Amino acid sequence: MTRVEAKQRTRGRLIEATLEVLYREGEAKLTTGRVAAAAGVAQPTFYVHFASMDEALTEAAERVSERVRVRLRDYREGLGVESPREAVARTFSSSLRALLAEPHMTELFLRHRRDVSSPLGRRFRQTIDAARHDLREDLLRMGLVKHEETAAVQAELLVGMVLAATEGLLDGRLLEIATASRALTEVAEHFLRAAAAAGKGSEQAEPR
Amino acid sequence: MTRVEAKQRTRGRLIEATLEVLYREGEAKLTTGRVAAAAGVAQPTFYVHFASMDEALTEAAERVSERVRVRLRDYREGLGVESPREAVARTFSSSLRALLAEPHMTELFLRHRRDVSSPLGRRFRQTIDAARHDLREDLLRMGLVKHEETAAVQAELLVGMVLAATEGLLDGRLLEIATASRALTEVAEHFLRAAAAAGKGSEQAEPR
DNA sequence: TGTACATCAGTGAACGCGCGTTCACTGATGTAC
DNA sequence: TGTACATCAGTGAACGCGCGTTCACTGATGTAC
Repeated sequence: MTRVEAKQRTRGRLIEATLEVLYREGEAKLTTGRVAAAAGVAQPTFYVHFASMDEALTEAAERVSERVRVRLRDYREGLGVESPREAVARTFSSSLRALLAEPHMTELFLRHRRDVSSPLGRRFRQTIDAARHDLREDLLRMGLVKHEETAAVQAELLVGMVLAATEGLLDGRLLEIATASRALTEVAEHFLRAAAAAGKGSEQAEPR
Repeated sequence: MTRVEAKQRTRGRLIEATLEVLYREGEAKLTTGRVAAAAGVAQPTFYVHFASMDEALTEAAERVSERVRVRLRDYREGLGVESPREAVARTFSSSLRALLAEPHMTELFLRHRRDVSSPLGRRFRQTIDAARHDLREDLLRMGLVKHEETAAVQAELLVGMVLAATEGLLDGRLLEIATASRALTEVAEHFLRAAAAAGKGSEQAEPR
């Protein structure tokens, strides 16, 4: 192993250790000493790789955000009107399954998503903001939702519901991914149907 | 002012100061010194009232939870099937309005709701768990949702949506409480309608 | 009502601990020839 | 390939700072008579 490879390896272990300490002990106990110990190196070694805890957290946040983003990549595609119900449901359920496959990472993401005082929270917020924004634009672009505020609300609620379902499954209050996916699908379809009806009639969505 | 009254006053100011520092500077900067300064007393005075920061936080969490609970008290009542649509929508909108009337408190509640490492988060979680549980029981008791898992999912998603709408309004992504309330109402009605349909046919909700 | 004494919320000063940060050093890896 | 030297990731030791925590003290409030 070359010198640079070894250094990168240590750096990577420090980043993973940061997430591990954060998950196991919480923000209050996140110190360079604990992180270094968890990574199996001496405490000053932390400073060989990062100028500060914030710098390490920034990179850790980047890693987590990227993994979450990848795991939710297909989530929007399923929301097209033309998709059959089962396809949409499958998209939701595979997204949930993907998030639940890395429970610690997902837990960190959910826990810090509004924590503006840490680089973690600021990055996670960006990720969610982007997802919400894209979804909102999709709804408008598909031409089904004319009213901007309605599109914003639907995007807000759909993203919120996916996160809520994730929380429920993660905490063990919900047991079946399939039932959660079905409910999510129904709401998504309801929004689109309502919007379609409104498009023909009044501006405000008035389902049925 | 009697001695006990004066003491209670100082204690109260310390609790408010705790929330204020937490909101303005974040968990990392929450120290007894900063809290005391914000309350206008010397730092050791903190220990006259609390044995530790955790004790102060426990009481602060109690205050916030109680205020949030009161502000959401009517939220469940609006969800009965017999309620006309406008009444349900009004219930949602008055809940949202109530939460937005105290943005700092609401922000703290949302930010720490999953933060198990702090007494704040543990208490907030209890509050949300209770709300979700009650809603779930209501759905089952009203006899409209037969399937336990379906009731759990609907409660999970409804609570998640109310919090999501609150976030959207708080962050300025959503501008109209009325539009958000209407969307929430539609989803709630959709769930109930779907459940009613399922009650007559198969066990699984299959709307339309 | 007045006086002597008791209580106690709030304080300044002092202390120790855990942490971040610095630095000279080590020894393994890399390089020049 | 072998040797002499350069580089640099990782370290132990030391230091200072901010914080929590303790304590003797103060002076205002309360109480007994």
